[in-house]
Amino acid sequence: MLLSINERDNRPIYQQLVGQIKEQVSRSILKPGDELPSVRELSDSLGINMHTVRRAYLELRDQGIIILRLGRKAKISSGKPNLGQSDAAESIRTRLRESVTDAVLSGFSPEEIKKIVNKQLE
Amino acid sequence: MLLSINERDNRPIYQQLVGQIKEQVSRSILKPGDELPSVRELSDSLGINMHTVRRAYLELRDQGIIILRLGRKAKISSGKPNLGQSDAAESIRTRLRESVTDAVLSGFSPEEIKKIVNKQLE
Amino acid sequence: MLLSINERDNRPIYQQLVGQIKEQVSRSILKPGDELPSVRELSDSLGINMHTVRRAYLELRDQGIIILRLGRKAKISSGKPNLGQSDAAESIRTRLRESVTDAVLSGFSPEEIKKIVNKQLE
Amino acid sequence: MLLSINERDNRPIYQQLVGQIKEQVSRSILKPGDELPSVRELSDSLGINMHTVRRAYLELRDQGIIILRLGRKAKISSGKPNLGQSDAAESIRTRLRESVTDAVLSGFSPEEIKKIVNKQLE
DNA sequence: GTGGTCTAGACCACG
DNA sequence: GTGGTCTAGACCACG
Repeated sequence: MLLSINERDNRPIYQQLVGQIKEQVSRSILKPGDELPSVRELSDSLGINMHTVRRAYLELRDQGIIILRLGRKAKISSGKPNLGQSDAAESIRTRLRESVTDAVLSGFSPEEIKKIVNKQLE
Repeated sequence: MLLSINERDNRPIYQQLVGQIKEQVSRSILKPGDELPSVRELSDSLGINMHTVRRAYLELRDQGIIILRLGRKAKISSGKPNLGQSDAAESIRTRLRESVTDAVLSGFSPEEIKKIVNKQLE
Repeated sequence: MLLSINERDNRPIYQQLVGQIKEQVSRSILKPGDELPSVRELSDSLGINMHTVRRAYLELRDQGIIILRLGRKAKISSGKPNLGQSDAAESIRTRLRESVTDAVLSGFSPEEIKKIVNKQLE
Repeated sequence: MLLSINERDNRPIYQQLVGQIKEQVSRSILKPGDELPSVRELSDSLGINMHTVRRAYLELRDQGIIILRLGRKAKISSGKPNLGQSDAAESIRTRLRESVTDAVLSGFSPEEIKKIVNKQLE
């Protein structure tokens, strides 16, 4: 279970954790049924507050990525994640388009961008 | 000049504006030298706070997308955008990777994702 | 905006708030676009902590009942609520069935139960 | 004796067991005098902690649904259930109302809801 | 003014 | 042991 906090990343800590865990699920590094570290274990090892980890876990639960149950460790859900709001698909398209735009405007070549995307899709 | 606010998008309003304007620049709908609406015009037409539009314009200026000069309308810069912080390239990679991950976890097929990306790169 | 905390209710405070607000939305006492009290206003008036109110609001946001946006008051969403997890419909049926069962086992007559349900459906 | 645990149901496991057993009693699938599986049998077959089953049985005993005697299997009580706390009737009304509200907000039609309720009352 | 994040710490409930 | 709830208080970000 490799998780870390990037001080330079502008995003809140809990969102970084959410992003990293989702990525590991997406890459099948984490599989359905796998347990996540306990809230206290993870907060201790990352040097952050328990509640910050919990916030990330709650977010993942709401997105249908993990199952939280009192007294048990969090584990990866076997079902499909929630699409959330009815127009979530549109939000995801927008975010994808805008992150491509940002890459273009920052000087990434179309080839580099496609390479990053394709590698992520493997 | 087509800008809109999506109530369902969780991002702050100013970020939505930044994203939309960058997209229009990237697609050459807005070209160097083109003028943007005044802060007041835009805030009135969208029914949002003037501060919010101002905030978006400042952000675009910092990214080297537009030129702001006192008493003049904002206009699209002809130079190339700033990469900003030294680690911006890595941030952009991360965002791109995570937006692909989100799409995957939401059930988008690799083909759909590539299609969206390629269309954006045209 | 009539909200209260019932000391005898076993459920956590934030869930009571969620339940009450959902009920008011369902009865159209709260309509799409209506604003909820600010987190601080509500926590002060109920004599509870800010974070407890916030927890309720987050829950309502995740259920698609309200829109939260930084710097603005929470407001009732105009869209349809989230069904959440794919089998949420089954969960809701289960809860409904079990609450009827509880009423039966507690001595409520079928007529009383139907009356409560019908009144709620008006 | 058909009992199961729904991973997606957020409620604690012991509450799910209590709910299912009460439902079977209410539908006369379980009749006064019928024996429940031993704590160990049930915990083994469901793959859960013995404490959890024990907890469910204690709850059922407190509600007057089953009789527990040392060294004997739990059996369904022939008496009528306890209302428990003096405000239990109001709690039950609240739960019933709120589960109807949840169904409404999740898009169930009044007809569907009445159908579920009536079927449960048969 | 209002929401968002984070820390710290207490105490409870479930398994 | 582990998650769940609540309080208290600080500081930041958006509008």
